[in-house]
Amino acid sequence: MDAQKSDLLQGTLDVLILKIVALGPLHGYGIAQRIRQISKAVLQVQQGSLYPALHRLEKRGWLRAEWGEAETGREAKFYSLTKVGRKQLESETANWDRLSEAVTMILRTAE
Amino acid sequence: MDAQKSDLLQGTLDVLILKIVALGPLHGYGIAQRIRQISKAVLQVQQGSLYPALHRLEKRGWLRAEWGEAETGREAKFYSLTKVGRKQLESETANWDRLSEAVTMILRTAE
DNA sequence: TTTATATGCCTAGCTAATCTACATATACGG
DNA sequence: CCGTATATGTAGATTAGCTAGGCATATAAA
Repeated sequence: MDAQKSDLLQGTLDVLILKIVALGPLHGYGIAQRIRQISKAVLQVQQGSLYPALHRLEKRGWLRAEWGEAETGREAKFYSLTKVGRKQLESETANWDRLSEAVTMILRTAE
Repeated sequence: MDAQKSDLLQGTLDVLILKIVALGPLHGYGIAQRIRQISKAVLQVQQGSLYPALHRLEKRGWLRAEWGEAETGREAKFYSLTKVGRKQLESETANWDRLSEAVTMILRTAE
């Protein structure tokens, strides 16, 4: 009802996750934390968005998952980037650059 | 099935339309053309996205519509920005800047 | 001791945006 | 006369992300 109050730019979650995982294998909870930290709390991934996204990316073969032990000593599922995932990250990053530049160009247009 | 092949950055259509209309009243077809032109064909609005969006924005009070005559001599519905619409454009533009910078920051992060 | 907070995983169900694909109509150039 | 560009629209499907829940453990605070 609330006319969309997104904590993300729609459509960018996948590329964000791929990028964070490319920096080193990490578990879901940690991925969300990193996105929040690096973006200085501008971008916030809800858990109801995060986990389905991770499963989606794994199913598409871009991420690989395996259980391991988190820094805290607790069990956690660690995700790492596959070779195909790295390709995908590159292509999605290029696409982001292209599209975001275009949007910015329009928004900066003076009449 | 085709894993989303968007011609837009999801969620940016509204602000794009508001911006184009802010440059001067224009009809739907023309709005789509301008977006395509300014972005050098990077951004392309499908008609099935365009018209529902226009009706949405009008219903929310950000656009005002009135029938008039296009340059071609044909009847067309011209949209112009309301006062509230201008506010909305400002706020959505600021939001875009904030979010897109955050996304770019993450994608540029070196490990 | 009980309780709150942080960590960690997950699903169900909803909404909203966008897409594809259609339908309609006029003007113009060949 | 026919194809293309202009111009408006809807129906139906898909999909992403959200809210709101559930489960479990560890630790800090009360």
